[in-house]
Amino acid sequence: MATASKSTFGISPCNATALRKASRRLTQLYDAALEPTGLRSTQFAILVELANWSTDPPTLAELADALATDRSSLGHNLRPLERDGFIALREGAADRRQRHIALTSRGKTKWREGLRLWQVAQDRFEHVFGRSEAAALRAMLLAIAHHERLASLKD
Amino acid sequence: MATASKSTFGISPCNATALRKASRRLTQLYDAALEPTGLRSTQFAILVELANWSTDPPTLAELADALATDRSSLGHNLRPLERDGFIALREGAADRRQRHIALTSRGKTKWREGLRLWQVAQDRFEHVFGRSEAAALRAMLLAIAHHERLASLKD
DNA sequence: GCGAGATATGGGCATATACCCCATACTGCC
DNA sequence: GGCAGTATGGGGTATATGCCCATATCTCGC
Repeated sequence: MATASKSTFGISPCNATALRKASRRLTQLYDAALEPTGLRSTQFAILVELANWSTDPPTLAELADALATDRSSLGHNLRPLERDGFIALREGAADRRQRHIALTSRGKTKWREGLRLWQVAQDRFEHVFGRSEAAALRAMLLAIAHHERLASLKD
Repeated sequence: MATASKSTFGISPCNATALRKASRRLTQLYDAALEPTGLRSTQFAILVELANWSTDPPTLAELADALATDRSSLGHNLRPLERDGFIALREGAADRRQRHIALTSRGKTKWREGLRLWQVAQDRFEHVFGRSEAAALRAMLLAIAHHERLASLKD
């Protein structure tokens, strides 16, 4: 914010609004860093999750769970990645309803390319915000993301 | 998270990914609370900002700045609100390029209706996460949202 | 008052996000 | 083995988000 304002800055008590604002802003920073790869933050996050997956390629539901996103949303987000050959969807052997999502070698290359650029944005953020503060913030955010009682108003 | 997982939960060091995950999750909670109004979190946030605006109705650029969002995004987001008669866009008197965004009386009513429902989600979150912790988190998030050096990688 | 440059918004495009409903496929009970 | 219930993913729809470019308008120097 450069200019004084007539808005409710710093007054707005809504936690979701604050989260969304910060999310938009930081997404822009990381997107800008990743720009040379042609990937967006969301897409890179998917490649990272797949690259770090410790066992068999996950199903759509497993990956959606890990990314704290909706199955349908993930399904849509996978489309451009599949189109560009970074991932491949394979039918499940045991359960033919399932699709297992695997990184292709092209996808692995893209992931490594992204890592270096991602680090630039990460460094910038942690330089401005503080390294340990960032770690504390991440811990809070991930707790929110995976907290049962924040998933819905029921119970 | 109900089930044990093979994912990188809690390991992923990306600040943007953590923010985006938490943002998605909390947006779902607030969206669910606002569901009876037919408004989404984003839309309600716009009505709130307009209702709290202290002076003349803001221009598109001013409002986008306050919401830490892109002018184009805001422009698109205003469309459904205008269609449903909650806001009105008026041409600027001094500068005819500008559009001033004002709450209609219908919009004010909707805003009041939303406030009660919003409080339910807000209470749920602060009950789970802690009231003072939430305040501290909001302060951090708003600092991120409005920090100059997180807006881009330049300088 | 005119023209060069700056600024405000709109339109088009692509992705992101989530809801709904549906067809398919699995699972467990009997 | 068959049926009832459940889980998985796909398709459609609507909004959210941001980029780039076009158009209209303003400002300022002259």
